[in-house]
Amino acid sequence: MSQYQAVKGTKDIFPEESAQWKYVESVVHTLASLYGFNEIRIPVFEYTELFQRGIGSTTDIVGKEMFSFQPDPQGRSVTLRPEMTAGVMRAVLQHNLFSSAPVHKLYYIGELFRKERPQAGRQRQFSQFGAELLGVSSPAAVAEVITLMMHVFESLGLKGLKLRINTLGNTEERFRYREALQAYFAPFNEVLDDASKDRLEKNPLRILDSKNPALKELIAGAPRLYDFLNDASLQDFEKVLFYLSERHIPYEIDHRLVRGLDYYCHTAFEVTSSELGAQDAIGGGGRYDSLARELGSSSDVPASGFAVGMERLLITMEKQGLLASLNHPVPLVFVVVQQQELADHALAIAWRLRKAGISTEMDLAARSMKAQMREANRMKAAYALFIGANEYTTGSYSLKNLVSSEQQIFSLEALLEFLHESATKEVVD
RNA sequence: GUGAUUGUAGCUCAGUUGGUUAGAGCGCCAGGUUGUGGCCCUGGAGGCCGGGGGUUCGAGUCCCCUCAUUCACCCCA
Repeated sequence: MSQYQAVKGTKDIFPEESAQWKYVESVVHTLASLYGFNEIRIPVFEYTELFQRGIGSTTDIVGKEMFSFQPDPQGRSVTLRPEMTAGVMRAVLQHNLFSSAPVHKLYYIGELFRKERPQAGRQRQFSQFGAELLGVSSPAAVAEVITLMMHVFESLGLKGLKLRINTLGNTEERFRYREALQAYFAPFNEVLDDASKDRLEKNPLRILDSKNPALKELIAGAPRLYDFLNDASLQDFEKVLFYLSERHIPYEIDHRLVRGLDYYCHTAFEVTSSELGAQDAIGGGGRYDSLARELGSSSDVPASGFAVGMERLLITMEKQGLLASLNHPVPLVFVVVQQQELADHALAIAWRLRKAGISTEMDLAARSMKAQMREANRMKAAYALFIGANEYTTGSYSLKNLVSSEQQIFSLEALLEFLHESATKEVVD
């Protein structure tokens, strides 16, 4: 056990695994641009007030999960970003993007930080990719972000994911519903658990998705938000569902789905994976029209977005056997030196091969031929190129195929040509 | 923040009712083959038995504390 270990809830990603990450990221980049989203990269920390205003001070994230610190004794408190949406909106408003175009479609991949107790599928540093469609209030906008998200899952080959969807209505509807809920739950105050009592005051909607089995019956009898929605809100939701059906995206309406963040309105959705254990949400999102105003914008900015947990996505892919064939790149050629007097010559050859675009490795530690061959084998190099006294004097090159064990002699030109062909063939395979 | 769980070699794990120099498999290194890998054989390196304290003639083993891990609650990706 070494003296230092990674901070609680963080983890190292070694080459085997980083190859998997790169693959998923490449799919995200490709599909996001297919849908017309462009990448935004924002700072990993922001002033703490941004998250307090944006996410909402009653949420657990702001209440107890933020990594906050003060860079200067007199300075303002800053916080490692616990989610992306607030920062993206801040960047868009700060740079007045809406003065140049009415609609902005942005996506991101990045690390987030939340001070929670780690468990399966939950870390203190984790990654999400996500997209935000800003400036459009049409149901087509939410449908588009959901479609992009589901397209990524499909493209990666994931099976059996469940999309649950609900509508939270507009601010006014939710306010009236909130009062109705408080009126409903108030007489049962003694029955409620501590967390729910707290929520009754601050955010009664969240009592609805409590997992406490003791409250199940009580919750089932609660008034439904659906009954508080006006025609416009209902039609908006119906239209979203229509788009999903038309695109063959299966969903399940869940009237108890309430997302944890204060800024959501109208459509809210969540995707779960049965492969994940207790933390089974792999992605989620919704509409958040009020966020911009919350952050000081003078006008509303209709917005839709989703976020997907990279680690949870990768765990699910692993369980479904979708990562087995992904490996880090291996060298095509391993240069083996017979005697150390030829090491410089071998280095020169390796350099020439690399300049010619042929991935090449060699032992830099002056080890025995046997050790060099073992290394080549361990690296799964396709060929071993022998640099020995014979080859050196005759100006020839012995190349051994490490799979078939066949060995043949080349001139330098022929060698380069042969390896170049092998390299392009590998890429095609 | 609460509960439970597990800490012995790089990895996966043995280690009897407390009893001499703490083991195996895999991996690593070297040799068997001083111009050729994988398979095989031989040898080798590598352990404050998570840390601290206590009980005992004696602790990897028992007790207390602590740190860390994992899982669950809460909540979320």
